[in-house]
Amino acid sequence: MKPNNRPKPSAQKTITDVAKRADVSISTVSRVLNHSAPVSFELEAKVKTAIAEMRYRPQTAARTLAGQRTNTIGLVFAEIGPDFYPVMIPSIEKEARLNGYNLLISVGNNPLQFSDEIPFTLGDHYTDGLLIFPASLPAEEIRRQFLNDFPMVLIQQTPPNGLQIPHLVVKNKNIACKMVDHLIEVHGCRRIAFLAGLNEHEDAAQREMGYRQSLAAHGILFDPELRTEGYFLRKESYEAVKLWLQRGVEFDAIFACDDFSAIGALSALNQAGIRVPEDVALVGFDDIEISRYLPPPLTTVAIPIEELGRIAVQQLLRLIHTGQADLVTEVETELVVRRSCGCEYK
Amino acid sequence: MKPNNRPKPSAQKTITDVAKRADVSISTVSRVLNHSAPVSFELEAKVKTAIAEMRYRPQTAARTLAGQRTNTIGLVFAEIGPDFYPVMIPSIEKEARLNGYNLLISVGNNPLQFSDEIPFTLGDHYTDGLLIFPASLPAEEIRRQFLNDFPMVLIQQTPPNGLQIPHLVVKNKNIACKMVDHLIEVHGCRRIAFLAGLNEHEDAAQREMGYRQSLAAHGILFDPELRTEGYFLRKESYEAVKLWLQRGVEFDAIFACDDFSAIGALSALNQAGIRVPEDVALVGFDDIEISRYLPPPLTTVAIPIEELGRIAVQQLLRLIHTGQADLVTEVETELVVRRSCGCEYK
DNA sequence: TTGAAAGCGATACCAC
DNA sequence: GTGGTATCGCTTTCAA
Repeated sequence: MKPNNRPKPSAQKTITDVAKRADVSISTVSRVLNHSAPVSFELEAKVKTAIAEMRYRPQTAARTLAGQRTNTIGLVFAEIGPDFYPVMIPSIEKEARLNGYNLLISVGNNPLQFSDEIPFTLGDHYTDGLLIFPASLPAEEIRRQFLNDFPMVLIQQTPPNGLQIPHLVVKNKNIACKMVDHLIEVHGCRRIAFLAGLNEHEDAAQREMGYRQSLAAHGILFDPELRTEGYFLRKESYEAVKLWLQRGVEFDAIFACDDFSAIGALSALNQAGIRVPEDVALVGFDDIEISRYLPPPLTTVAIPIEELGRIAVQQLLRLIHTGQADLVTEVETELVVRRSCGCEYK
Repeated sequence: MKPNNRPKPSAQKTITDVAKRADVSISTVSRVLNHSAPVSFELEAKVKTAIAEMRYRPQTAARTLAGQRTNTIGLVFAEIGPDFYPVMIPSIEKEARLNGYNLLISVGNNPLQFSDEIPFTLGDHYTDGLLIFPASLPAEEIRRQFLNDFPMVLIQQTPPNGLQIPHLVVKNKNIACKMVDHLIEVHGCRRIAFLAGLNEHEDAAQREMGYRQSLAAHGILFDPELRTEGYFLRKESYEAVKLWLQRGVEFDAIFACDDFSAIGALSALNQAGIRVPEDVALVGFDDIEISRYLPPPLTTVAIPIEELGRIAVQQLLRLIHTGQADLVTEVETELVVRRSCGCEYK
């Protein structure tokens, strides 16, 4: 069965239709739509009735073109990345909506090829401003948007080439250091393996710095053999840990750059009959929802994800409306000690 | 530090600017942009140079208004839902891009209140068509779009009120039945608890039907005590299982309506010292990436997620271009037997 | 308080 | 092949 849904262009109701039906001018309709000027009670009622009866909805493209604004902000994220996006995105949407803005989301780094040669990235012209996630847009594109004076806020990354783009970063280094301190001081770990994250993510690099710093502070030499890439992925992390095990690499703890990597590691450990935390301590980063339900509950670092989203939106809207925003906002993180490091937990 | 990023409206380059710079008419520029008509090699080169030099990008709103199409399809999803979205969305984006379409994503069910009373849902007018996920849009809104002849494809749900809207569904019932069969026949389970999913999801209901059907086929009476809501959430599932345990409810297996619920259940079980699968068998549904790395690897049902996304896009584009699409597409599912049910696995 | 009319930036049809 | 121009639906002056 093949239903015919072909859109009939003529079927679309326009502001003119509403005006006709309400027997007023389109200006008046526009006014009640936008509250942009006072309208007599009587006419307003007529217009609203007409709108309701016709199920009229204003056409965004026309509003965008005529007005300056789209009342929409865009969000560009990458396929691979910290998996708290499912939590963060709704929080961003909520804050945007609270301010009368709509949210457009796009998987970046995959510019639609417009007309063969002209990269046609979403965001531009479609939105009043962009929230940009790590590894989602090439530096060149960010630069282009910046030169175009397009409002942007970068999340969990610093601007390329020192451009003056407002950005939010999470406190990674010190807390990572603190977590490794905990492993060393409380649990007596000495050979702590490190599952690094995706290179493009600054977060990953900073977490590694914290790791090395703690090692150094405790007089432990960094052993390259104990470092490998997990790429923020379960599978890679799983394989990496398996490889360590096969090669007989010895370690008494694993610091995974994010919780998902930790889960991959956990699986590999489990499969090899190595108990967590009895034989090997395991810690992650991000505190995604699932982490507390893992067997064992994962020791990790909590990021105030929803707050991060809220602040990002607020900064972006400030930027859009006033042209000003804080160049850098640092968001606090918190060590969440559960059972996977060897501590007691509930 | 407060950088000044205020957008200067005048800064935006338009097609007229390009035309001037290339010393041609805007018609010509439009032609090379869209390949809509032959342009001499010479002029084309000039235009392309101008575009590149000015970093010009066509303004979507204007194109949308002037042409009929937006070359964009929209995706509306809900906050809570099967957690393979992170996998599915990129696959949808890929297929869309392959066909020269952009993808807009929006968290639905949260209509922006436009002008106090007029719900202003994204999608409309912004896109050429919509992919709609379960529980993302109220039936009324779907109906409205349908009456408006707006192309839509529903994913994992049937249309409200029997409207003739093309939709994709996953084969749930038989496979769920088969999984319970497996539990009963292979592992000798008799008291199989059921963690139900979100009410709004048809998938959840069908999985439950399969569960009951298998029970009935094996002469096992359905015990209401063994059924509770997991809502597709870890926490709820975790609490639900804990409650069962506290109340001394006896069961030898748990069928969780999706993998995330299974993880919550696993955690509760683990915490109570109950081993999976030795003491209680556990199975899920969806086969999200993490499931194979769980301790123990989860027995579940695989959905061809990327294929689902691809097909959805193809159907929607067909609908947009020809006005025709298959009313219903059924996607195959597959039982993935791993270790959590009691089987050997790798 | 209301209506008329001038754009917004692009497409596409019409002549040349 | 190329350039003019009506047009898309709406917002926003500007007069009345």
